[in-house]
Amino acid sequence: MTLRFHDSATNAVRDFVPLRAGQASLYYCGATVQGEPHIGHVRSALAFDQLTRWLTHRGYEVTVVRNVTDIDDKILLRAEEFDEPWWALAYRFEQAFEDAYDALRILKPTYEPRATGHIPEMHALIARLIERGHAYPAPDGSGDVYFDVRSWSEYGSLTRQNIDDMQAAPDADPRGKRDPRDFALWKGHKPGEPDTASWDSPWGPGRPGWHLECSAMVTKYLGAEFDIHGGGLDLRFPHHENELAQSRAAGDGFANFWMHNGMVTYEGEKMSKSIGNTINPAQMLALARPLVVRYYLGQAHYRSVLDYRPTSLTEAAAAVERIETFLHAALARLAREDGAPAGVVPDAFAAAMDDDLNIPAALAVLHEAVRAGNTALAGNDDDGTRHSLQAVVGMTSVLGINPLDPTWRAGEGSPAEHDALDALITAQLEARAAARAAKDWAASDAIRDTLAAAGIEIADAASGSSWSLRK
RNA sequence: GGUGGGGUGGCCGAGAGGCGAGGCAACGGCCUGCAAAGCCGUGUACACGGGUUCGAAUCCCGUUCCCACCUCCA
Repeated sequence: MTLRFHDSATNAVRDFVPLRAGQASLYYCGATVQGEPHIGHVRSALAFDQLTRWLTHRGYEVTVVRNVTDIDDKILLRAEEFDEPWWALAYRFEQAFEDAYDALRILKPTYEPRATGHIPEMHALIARLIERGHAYPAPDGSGDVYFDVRSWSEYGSLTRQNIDDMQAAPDADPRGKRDPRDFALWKGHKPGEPDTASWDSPWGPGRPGWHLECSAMVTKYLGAEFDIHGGGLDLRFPHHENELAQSRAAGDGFANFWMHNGMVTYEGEKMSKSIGNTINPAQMLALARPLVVRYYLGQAHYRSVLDYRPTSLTEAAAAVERIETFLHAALARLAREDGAPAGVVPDAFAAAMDDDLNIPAALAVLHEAVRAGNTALAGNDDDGTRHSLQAVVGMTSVLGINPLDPTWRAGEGSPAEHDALDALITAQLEARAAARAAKDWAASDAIRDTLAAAGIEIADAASGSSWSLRK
């Protein structure tokens, strides 16, 4: 099957044909760094991380750009609340986002540009829009520059909406706008706003409006036309619609595909601070290992709503442990003949991934491989075990959830420590094996209990006993 | 009012005309000295009412409920 993705702009699943053979360019919206990351931000980044990994697996040279919007109304507002310079606040939260992404091993983008570093590019874009008759400086002397929605007949095409059918914003402030839907490209500096949040421009001092930074940065790094633009479903309108309008109106081809990930809900309801049903990455990471959190957030189809409930992480942990148990057992059995197991990606898994990243279907293939592997292990079928092992390693690696990957073992101590522990425990296991051979169950169970008290679990199999640290 | 997405077994979650995806939980069995792990088996799942069809969870019509966006939002 060919690689296909759902394109929000056409609301259809289309074959992915890159603009440049063998290369894929992806831009996805990162954070407006005005507060702590919440779980939805992380899910979004994870979805595009999975996309990146699959494109890479498929042989594409992928260039990924994710923006950091570090200047906007809310950042200034919150900086006042915290009595902190806005740039310090923005940077503080930017780091918090990085920490959350890193914890889940979301691959670093190729580049992560900040809005404040691209003011000249934004000015150039505004100038092009004014020149083409799609933007105008407000006549009220505010220093604002607006995009002229009515001048662009395609406006609304991304979300297939008609301007006249849209609900008028109740608090619309039409000051200087030709149409209430016109949005600010440039916001004139207002008295009371910090001087550090003001840049000179041909239209007077001020700061960029939301939306503009993405168009300016994506064009700079990926070109006037690029393959995929991603982001959360809630960004489709107005953010992406406005991005599309300003870029197309300026003459750029812009995105070939628009991909939007679904929201995360809490027991069926949108998470909101007023209801108090929020959970942030840090809280999740306190409840489960990073690998489990990644598995959980990445197990649903990226376009589906992901519903979190208190039992979710426990269930995900059970699934992950099932995979780990097989991996450890298979490795123990085959250790002598193989080095690091090579990964192989089964066709059924690839077909599921090719079909708009159908990860639930892909995970079904993964779990079937685990079951087949366990059966092979039980039947002392080394060829079958090896085959399943390679498949499980291959699939989990592509998904970024391979428990054997060194990245997930950061907290497990050094190899030297592991070897020391292994030697001690192996001695214990040998003593226990001797006790069991002598049918001295009391001695045998005492050893098991002592190890369990130390957080070491042992598993008996026909081929011998193995140990693992309790997760 | 407009634009979209949905209601699948105890829970999560794919599928989209014809063999009950997969995971979690439960129950029974096998294995095991016991336990854990594992394996096998067990569920008359598709919001409701009509219709089309040899056959519908999947298509059509109607009803109903939920969610998202249209204001800052991943």
